[in-house]
Amino acid sequence: MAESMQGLKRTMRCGEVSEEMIGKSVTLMGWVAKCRNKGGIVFVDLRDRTGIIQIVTESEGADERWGSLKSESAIAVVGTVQKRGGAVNPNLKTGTIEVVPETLRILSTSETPPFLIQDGIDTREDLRLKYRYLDLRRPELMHRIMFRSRVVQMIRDFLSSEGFLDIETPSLIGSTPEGARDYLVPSRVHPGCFYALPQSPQLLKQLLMCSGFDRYYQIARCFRDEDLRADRQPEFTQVDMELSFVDQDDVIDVNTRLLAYLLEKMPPVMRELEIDEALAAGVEQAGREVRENGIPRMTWKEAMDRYGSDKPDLRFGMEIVDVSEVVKSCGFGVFTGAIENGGMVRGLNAKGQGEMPRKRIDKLTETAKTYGAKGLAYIAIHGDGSVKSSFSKFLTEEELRALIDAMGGENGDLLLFAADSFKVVSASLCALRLELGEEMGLIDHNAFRFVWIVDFPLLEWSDEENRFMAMHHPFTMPNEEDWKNIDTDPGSVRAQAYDIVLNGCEMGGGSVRIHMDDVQEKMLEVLGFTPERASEQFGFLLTAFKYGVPPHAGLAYGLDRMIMLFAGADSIRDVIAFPKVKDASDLMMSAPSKVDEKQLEELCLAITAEE
RNA sequence: GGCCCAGUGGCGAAGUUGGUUAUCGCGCCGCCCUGUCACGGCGGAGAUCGACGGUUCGAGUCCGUUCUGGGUCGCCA
Repeated sequence: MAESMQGLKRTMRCGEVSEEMIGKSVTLMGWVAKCRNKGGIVFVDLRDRTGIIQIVTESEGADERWGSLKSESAIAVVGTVQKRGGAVNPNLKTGTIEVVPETLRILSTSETPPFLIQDGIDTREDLRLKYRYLDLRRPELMHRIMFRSRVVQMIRDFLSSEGFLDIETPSLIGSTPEGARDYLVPSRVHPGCFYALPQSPQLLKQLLMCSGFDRYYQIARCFRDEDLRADRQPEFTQVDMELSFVDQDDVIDVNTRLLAYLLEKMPPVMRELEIDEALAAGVEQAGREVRENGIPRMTWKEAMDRYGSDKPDLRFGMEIVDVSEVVKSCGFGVFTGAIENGGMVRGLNAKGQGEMPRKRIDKLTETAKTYGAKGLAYIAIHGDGSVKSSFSKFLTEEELRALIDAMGGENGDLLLFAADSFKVVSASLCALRLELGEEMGLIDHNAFRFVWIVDFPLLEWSDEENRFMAMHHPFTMPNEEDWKNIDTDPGSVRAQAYDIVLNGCEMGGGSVRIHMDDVQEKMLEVLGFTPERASEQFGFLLTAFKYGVPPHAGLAYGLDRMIMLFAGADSIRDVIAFPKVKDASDLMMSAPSKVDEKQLEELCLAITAEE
């Protein structure tokens, strides 16, 4: 039977009760985490977001209901803080004290929850998502959401102190088919017309620069109607910023200082919220490093060559080695064929893996095939120097030796080779490197290795569209030296675009924007926009740019990913209060859902196909 | 859209070459217990083994289809 609070005022939270309050009266409210009824004495663990405090009732005349409280009921307690009579609990912040209650109010009883509300449970994720509000009661998850809140506050504090203005941009905007699929919202007042939800506030923040706000930021919700991943949700949050009268170095500088600030402020909060101590120490260490040495920069080309990825994981070595020169005239057709077709041969040296069983190598081959490789060539160098290889019979003794030398191969090493186009070789070796790095225990999971990736290509060829596409977006400023080649060799032109990468994860990215109308015009032409289509889609921006546009540049972080990485979570679902599942539905609200015929009529919509 | 993994009382798991009452831990219910905090003791309830179909004398186990969730490739300017 539920009771009202009857005027009771909570005096503090459970975890805030301390030894200084011994002898004082407190009013606490929270949830029954556990009830230990010993017969003549009853212990109740009362939980709220700050932690647990023990309530003890031992006197004969105490409220009988203490002995039979249902777990997860919400209760209010008025009582006196006392030093524990019995053993203290060193695992509890409040382990030396307890509360002797005078008054109990059962504010709301709880049915038995569908799973235990405690850390470390291994309950199926779909069940936890259906009852997300209960899952969020688990300290581990609750602390991650609280951590997120605290980090957002730090970001606001820093950016505000640097003169950034927090400006909101609309969620109902016009659709721009370029890029990801838009979520569309039908307009009632304009039958047949649709708003789109923003994929990012990109164009709007550029207009804010035109207005003269100078430094803008926003914690912005963004929407993309694409398939989900562990690090991708259909709606996600960006820390979005834009600055005027700056160049790439200015953006990198202020963001390096932002990261240094976060790395310094986060560890105490992580400890307060009981996020893994080793991670907190790792963040502390990374903070010292960033403050002393900044964040290294690597060009896109270098990252692709050394790690096969534009988001390299620098927590371990095992770099890719190009052996195309060494094998270009050997007898192995797979190698020479790839090179003749404009491709390359590159390899990895898995140190000490020379005795890897064939079955494991086959599994690595499967991994490579997922990324388009047709196979995987290997040389296993046994401890005694003997060699087992999938292709040695095509090579002379000298050629084999030269190849092993080029790879730095020693006794006990396993050399793996991919021969294909740059794209396929890079993707497969990158995947193999990560798989091996994990398996061989080369990755320090408490390390935080940042890197700025710069000099991205401006354009990327799309076979599907049969034209060049903007790698970042159509407003990205080209590298000034390269721009002269835009007609002769568009693929070689670099962009003033940059990503901030942490531990192999793209945490954010941005670019200097084009503020010169002739460059913008040319850019749109190269991308295949007719002047009509350009003006239809971005006309408002191009017009705005006629009225004195400041040189500007910006960056956006994926906030969910950032929090995931620092909180040591495996998925951004673990740092989002109400995430969606793989098919973009919400298991708790059962969204998306069908709507009334009447609603459709009002919007002049008809459903022509179902399922 | 493709590939891979998982689904057994409320929760988590075990279940051998197919064999008869499906096992264990947690939770839940009842009784007992004055210092517990992974409380303890005794007793109890609770399962059409994700669903459908097939093979078989017999299916949790084998086969097919399907549903649900996860990972990943494509996709994500």
